[in-house]
Amino acid sequence: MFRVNSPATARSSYHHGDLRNALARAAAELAATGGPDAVTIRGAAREVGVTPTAAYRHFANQGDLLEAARGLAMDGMVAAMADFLQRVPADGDPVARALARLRSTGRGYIRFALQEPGIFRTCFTGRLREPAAGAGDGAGDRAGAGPGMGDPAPYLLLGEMLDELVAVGYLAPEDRPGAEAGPWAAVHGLAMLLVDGPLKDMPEADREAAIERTLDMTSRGLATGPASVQGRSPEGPLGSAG
Amino acid sequence: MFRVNSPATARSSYHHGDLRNALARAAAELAATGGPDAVTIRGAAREVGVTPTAAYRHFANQGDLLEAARGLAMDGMVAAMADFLQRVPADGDPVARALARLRSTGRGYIRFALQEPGIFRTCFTGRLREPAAGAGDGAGDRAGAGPGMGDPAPYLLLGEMLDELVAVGYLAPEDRPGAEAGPWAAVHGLAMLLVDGPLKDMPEADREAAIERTLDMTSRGLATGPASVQGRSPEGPLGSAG
DNA sequence: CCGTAAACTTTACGGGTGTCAACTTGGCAT
DNA sequence: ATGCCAAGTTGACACCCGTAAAGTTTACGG
Repeated sequence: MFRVNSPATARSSYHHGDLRNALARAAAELAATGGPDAVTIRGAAREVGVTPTAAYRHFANQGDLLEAARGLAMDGMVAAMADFLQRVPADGDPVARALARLRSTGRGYIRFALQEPGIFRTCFTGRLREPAAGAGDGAGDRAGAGPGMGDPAPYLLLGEMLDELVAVGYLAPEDRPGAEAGPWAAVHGLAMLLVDGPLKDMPEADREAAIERTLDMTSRGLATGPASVQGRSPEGPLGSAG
Repeated sequence: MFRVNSPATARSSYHHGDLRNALARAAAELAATGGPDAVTIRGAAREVGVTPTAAYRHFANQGDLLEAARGLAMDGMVAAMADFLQRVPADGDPVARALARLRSTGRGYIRFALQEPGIFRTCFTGRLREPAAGAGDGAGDRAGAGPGMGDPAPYLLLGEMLDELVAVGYLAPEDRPGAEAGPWAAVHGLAMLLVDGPLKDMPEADREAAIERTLDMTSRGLATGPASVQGRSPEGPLGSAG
């Protein structure tokens, strides 16, 4: 993953023809390897096999390149999460199913963070320099920087899950607004602690337990509707599939 | 806070007398301003008013200096949290009190993160280089790097709160082991999202709501004991004091 | 066929970093 | 008083970065 097939390096003609995308992909690869700090103009140009200054035909500055990399990173993350989500079986009690989908979304989030820590950090750790001050100046065309950057897409996915929980009566409608914060925080925090933080070297068994435990807490803590009978079994672990 | 009184700069004699600590404090200040990436040998030396190479009399390498800064950062964080925790009134229902203390711990955590983002990130975002390979070589004495680094102290504080929740019957004893993960993740995640992530520019009102919401979820999600009657009011907001 | 303009290169400036080797300073014990 | 040695210094090497100015290549439209 994030080893783009078109090698990004090597080029036949003097005019590359697709330098912007090539650089953006290279930047994403750098991010995958070394996190956002590894995304540099020189580095990306080096990987593509082009001169550093060539990048300035397509990006206003390093921050602009980083933004492009972040876009690709975000795309990759939502793809991975969506793929993971699709494995939840569609049968059984609607409440259980909605809960399972919520949990699976969270699992996908954390799982992606562990598999692609650099990408994950690039997505969510944003000390972004200001965007070149005079944007739209002529240099640095910023068309198609990748969808879903303004509102991080995982957030939207979470929103859908919560809507489902309202639909099946697990979450009271009046509790729906602003309900994203808690689950997102829990899942994001665990991912951070495991990827970059004090829990980095946690043994795998403990790690899986911590994940399930956190998801348990989230499901239970969310319950406010009539369908949220206490003691409802937290549904099968789905085998931490994927 | 983290503006150490002894200015760290300026020095009378050729021999500084306390260079190690001075450098460590300077490093912590750099971390407060610019996060862990801002902790550099040259930077710290510059602030103390000393030559970069002088630092090598006291630190094996940059990673070693960072570790020292992290120690101080952690100390500052636990101090702030402890101070914040002390404001919880000691009266009323034991369960409510234990819950209030748990929430206040979480609030302190997030509040500190927002007030000292650089320090916070330095505490918990650890891409630490390996510690100089040949440790204990003679150069770089590492005595008194500050307590509570191995096991991050906020984690221990959280543990105490959970113990209290068991004591008052809100949390079942058999659920106590491993119960730290969820609450820590939730609080840590929200802090990260607010400090460094997509929620950075959230208006204050929404931010406070998100915090309370997340703490609600945590308390509710934790409840497994007989004393955890549903619908127990989440106790007064404590005025988000401090 | 050819000129224009976009895409890319060369060259270079100015700044940052970690870290090593060798020298100097000066406090402190003899 | 003196000399040792730890604690500082100077100076330098080797790398990294962003990016600006000016020159070269090449695609493409007239």
